[in-house]
Amino acid sequence: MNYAYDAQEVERRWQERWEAEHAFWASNDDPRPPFYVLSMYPYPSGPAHQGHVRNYTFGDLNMRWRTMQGYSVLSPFGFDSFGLPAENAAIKTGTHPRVFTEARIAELTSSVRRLGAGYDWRRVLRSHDPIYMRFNQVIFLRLLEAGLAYRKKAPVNWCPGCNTVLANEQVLADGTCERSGDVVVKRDLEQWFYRITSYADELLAGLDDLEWPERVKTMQRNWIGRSEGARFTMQVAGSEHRIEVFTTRPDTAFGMTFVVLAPEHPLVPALVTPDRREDVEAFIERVRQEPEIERQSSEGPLEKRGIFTGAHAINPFNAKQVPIYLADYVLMSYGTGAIMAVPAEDQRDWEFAKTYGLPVIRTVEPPEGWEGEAYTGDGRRINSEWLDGITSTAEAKQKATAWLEQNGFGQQAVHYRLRDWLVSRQRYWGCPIPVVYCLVDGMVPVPEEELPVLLPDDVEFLPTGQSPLRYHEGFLRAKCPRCGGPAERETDTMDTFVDSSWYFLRFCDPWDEAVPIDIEAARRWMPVDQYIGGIEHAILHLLYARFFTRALSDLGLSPKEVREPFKRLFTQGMIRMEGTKMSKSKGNLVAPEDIYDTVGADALRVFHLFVGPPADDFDWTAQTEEVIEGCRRFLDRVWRLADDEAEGCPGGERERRREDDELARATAKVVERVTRDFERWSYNTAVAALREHTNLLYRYAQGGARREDLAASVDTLLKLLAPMAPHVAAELWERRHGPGSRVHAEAWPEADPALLAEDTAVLVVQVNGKLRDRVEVPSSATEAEVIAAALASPKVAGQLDGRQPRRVVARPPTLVNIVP
RNA sequence: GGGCGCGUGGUGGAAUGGCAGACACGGUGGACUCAAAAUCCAUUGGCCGCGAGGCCGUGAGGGUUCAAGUCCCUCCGCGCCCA
Repeated sequence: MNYAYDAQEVERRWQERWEAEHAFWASNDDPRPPFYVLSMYPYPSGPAHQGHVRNYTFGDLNMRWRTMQGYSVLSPFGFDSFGLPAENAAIKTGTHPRVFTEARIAELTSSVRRLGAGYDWRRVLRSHDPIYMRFNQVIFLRLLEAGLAYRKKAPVNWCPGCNTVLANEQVLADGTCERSGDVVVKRDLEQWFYRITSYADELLAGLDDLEWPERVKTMQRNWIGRSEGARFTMQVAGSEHRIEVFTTRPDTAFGMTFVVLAPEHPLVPALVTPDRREDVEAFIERVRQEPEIERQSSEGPLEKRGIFTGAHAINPFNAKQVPIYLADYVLMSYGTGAIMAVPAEDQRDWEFAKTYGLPVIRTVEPPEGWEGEAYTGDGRRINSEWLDGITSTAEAKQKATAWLEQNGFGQQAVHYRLRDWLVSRQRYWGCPIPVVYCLVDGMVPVPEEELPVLLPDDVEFLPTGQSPLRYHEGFLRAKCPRCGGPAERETDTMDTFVDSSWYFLRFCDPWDEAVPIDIEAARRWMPVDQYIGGIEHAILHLLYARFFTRALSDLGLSPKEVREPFKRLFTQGMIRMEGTKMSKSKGNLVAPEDIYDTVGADALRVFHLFVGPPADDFDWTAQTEEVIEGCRRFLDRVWRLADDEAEGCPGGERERRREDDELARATAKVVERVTRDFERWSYNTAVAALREHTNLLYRYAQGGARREDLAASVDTLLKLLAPMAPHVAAELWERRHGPGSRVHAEAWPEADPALLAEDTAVLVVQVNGKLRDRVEVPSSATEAEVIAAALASPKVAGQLDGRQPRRVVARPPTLVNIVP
């Protein structure tokens, strides 16, 4: 290929220049208004992949565009550098995770730099840096003090492949580990938790004010899963025991025909009758073996999923006795581990009742002709004594709850699906949890002045299923900070989602050695004005980061008024290849490096911007390479236009004429289009507008435009291009305006409204909704004038064929529709 | 099973309820060239027509409207999230 410019030379030169000029250093006391743009910091897995390129292209566009708009922009970069792959590599190859990780960071840094994305590299941050670990541990201690971190024995998801505990979210729907694909099993372990549930209500309410995609907000709302209902107790017949249940439908309690407990419910051994004991125990044993995913699944024969205990409970509403069953799909970790079953108004209870021959009592009258099974809609109450006749579910609920309260059986209650965040990981390559266990004093936090608790380097990585920290005497043996006696150090490390929950706060002043977050700096930059990342983080990372932001604010570690981390969020689409996600593990990468070496980084950037709506997934196919070539061709055309054609413009120096205004109008229009498209994240149409304008400028250049006018329009084109293809724009600008001139230091162009207003408009004339003619009319044409113009069209006359219009709809000055 | 989203030329895609297919990729024809590459010009939804032009067309069917890719209902297909 013959290209118009040497991309490798130009790009390298400008990258060096920006570096030398500190072009992207953000000062914490810059007088311009602040703007914080951030791409989600990456896990360093080696050179960048196309997903990174897409992400950083969007981020860099925003950074450069906002800078040209007059903001002081903070655009930092960091690495989510703790995590499993490094440790797995260590087990495999013997390379220390730090050495392995830092090599990957170097590779990723290099390919990010070659993209030409501008960052304040002074602020670079890595989760495994001792200072970051220290503050992670400080935050842990403060959370512990505040009761927001705690320890409890809990059944956890254990992945035999990864030899570690997984968060619920890391377990896929089929019960396998999202990373290794192994089947996840249950184990009971003492685990550290962060009390995110304390913030459930706030996290839910806070969503309303965020400029986030509705889809992500909906996912978070569902994840938090707030439901309102009532909690009440039921006496076990012939015993002192009471069962507590939570229900969202206390109004249907008269229809309760049985009760279901989780098999691991603590009361089960006490209430099961002797004749049922053997069967029940066998059932419980069987359920214990089942993975939780299967228990929650709606599949499988119901006959095998439940069992009668022989005991009965007394329904407080009508004092009737109902049988108590166990079922595998009722989980102890959910609500109270016990439910009242109302088959008439709950489909799952209906199916259970049918399978076990239990009665169904309707308490809500279904609509006439109802042929379904359970009916969950509104309707008149029946068979419900003092609720009979009420038609509103809300009213009935309220009345039933009030009755429970008055009679001392229970009260109104809110239940969340959200669980506390399990942060313990039985892994080496993570931030140690800074506590020790003393025989005398029990669990004792490591004093702040002794932090950080660092990871020992001289460890052996063996596929044992235990963290290497457990075998490291030097790490394990500690002195109790309270009594000075011997103590054992905690060997669990923190979930890496902890690291990513506050890094954006640290970026505001990463130099601060006294506190994790510099309050003044955070006050200046936070919240992040534009956060950009993948949809795969819609729930976990974004929810944890929101929780941390609130908790840190409440603890006084970050500004009081900073309650949300990310004001605006953009979730980019995934790059797929033949339908699957492009990733290293799938081996279907197209390395950016190879593209930098051929068409260059600018062409690749323009490609990512142009190829489709940024939010949509993109399927990388055999044709994609040609599209990238096309983007390079576009930059070549801009190059020739700006570098040669303007000089040899045939129109030359003649006097300005009326028709020269057209070029100015077209330029104003493209400024308006690109700016609007940037604002609405429509980069593909912004590129299209620039390509269209470039084609137009070629015609003007050949058609005798004045050199001065053409030059002004080319300058504007370069400014609009500067956030998209920064190297080419910078180079051409400097060639045109002399050494030291910088397109990125120019103000973002603004369209003169006077130029946007057209004198004439094209009137579309429809007959019966179909296009029949186009007529030029003055922009100021009135309704009567456009109708007259339309009726004057010979094509319309032909269509009407002598008929009188029955109706004429006019939208001056662009459209008239004539209905014959 | 529930929730959300999406179905537009050969391909990626464009279109505040008002000209469907902008901008590209690919194709076809041409100019330049000894030839090629690069570049430039023309053409490119389907059908009918020599042409002017006409008819059809945004997954399928129905509806609202002067006007529907866009709004509403049903169905089919695909994707994501939750079960």
